[in-house]
Amino acid sequence: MSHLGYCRLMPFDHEQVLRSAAALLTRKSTATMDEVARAAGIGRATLHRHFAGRDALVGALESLGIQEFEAALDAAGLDEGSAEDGLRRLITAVQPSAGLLSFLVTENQLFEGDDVDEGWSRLDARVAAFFRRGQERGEFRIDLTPAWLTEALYGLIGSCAWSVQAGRVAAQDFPHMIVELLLGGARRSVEK
Amino acid sequence: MSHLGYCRLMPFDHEQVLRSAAALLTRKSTATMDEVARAAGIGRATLHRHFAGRDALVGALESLGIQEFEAALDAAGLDEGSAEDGLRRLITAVQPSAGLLSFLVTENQLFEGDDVDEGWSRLDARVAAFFRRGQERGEFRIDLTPAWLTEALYGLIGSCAWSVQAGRVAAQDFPHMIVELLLGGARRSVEK
DNA sequence: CCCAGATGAGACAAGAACGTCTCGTCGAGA
DNA sequence: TCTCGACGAGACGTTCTTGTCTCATCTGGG
Repeated sequence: MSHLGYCRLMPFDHEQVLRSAAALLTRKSTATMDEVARAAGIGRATLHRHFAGRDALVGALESLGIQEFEAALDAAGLDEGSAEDGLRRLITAVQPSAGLLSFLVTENQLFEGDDVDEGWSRLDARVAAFFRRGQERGEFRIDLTPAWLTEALYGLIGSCAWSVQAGRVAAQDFPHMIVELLLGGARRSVEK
Repeated sequence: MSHLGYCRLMPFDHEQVLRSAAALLTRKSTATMDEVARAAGIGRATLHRHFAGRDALVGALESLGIQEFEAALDAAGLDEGSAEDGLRRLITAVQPSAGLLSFLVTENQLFEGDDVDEGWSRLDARVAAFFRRGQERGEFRIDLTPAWLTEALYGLIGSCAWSVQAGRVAAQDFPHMIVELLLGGARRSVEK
């Protein structure tokens, strides 16, 4: 081949491996490199050929999660229309990545990353800014800080992803459950 | 000494060790037995004398968490007064255990316990039943299932505990942030 | 048909953590 | 004062994981 280092069919799907790794690590954060490899249907040696060690693997997962979350933020068009609709679009867009994100969120709670932190803080800022704009526009209450709403969003995404995986919530209800709880709360429309 | 196996001053505070272990494992779930011992201010040998291995340690944490959560459920008096007040009392009562509980919740997502599962499913049932009663009394909306509200509660407790620890939320606001978000949601009182 | 590149399987050593053990020390009670 | 019990420190062997290596196999391209 002349250009593009690799152009074979697909003996190794870089992203597919990361997908299955995320799916496994979400459930078992202490999974072995061998388990990750088996879950991806490849050999442990091959896994090491593409990711130099466990750190590199979680680093790649980190990058993938950041990229996907950022793409979801872009695709949601948070500034178009009402904040409520924007949030709804965001959650719908983020649903495919929910498992990966919940893994990364719990992982980062300790992992004092270096440049990774930079990526997350930027995304955190975008989400917090969205909630702040919603407050300024009078759509969101002001007694709940943007930072807390951001963390709560992450927590609910993780909880709902887990509930879906456990069969306690239907996958199609994912956006509804999160948006309705996060925006409307559990209290029944207190008359009016 | 005549009765009560041990009645020394307190060269070893069983519960205090579990406390510090929970605090450490909440932040670093892969912490070493040695790290756990050091964090508790005891030697690794002593730790092994009281907890036969890591499994026994997390088992004890599991029991402690179940016990504390159950005590919080009892103390909250969920059936007295409005469901909203009951939830408020529950969250206030559970705040001291929030760190431990969030650790156990994420831990149990894989740990297919044996008798441990029994304890958690019983507590889950109590919480879900509380939300169901709230629905039947017309206080909670019915489009959010009790199972989801239960999981969401756990998620918000974990998120808020983490936010407090990270300094993004004041500890005194813990109950308010959770209750207001869980019950009222972020949407501003949609006029009336 | 032959060759290059990538894979899977397995062997190998290094390191980490675990669980157990012994030993010296210290404090409380007899 | 003496003794018993528990602790801290540390050594030791075992197990598990990791990272690297080699080798046989397979596939696609020349």
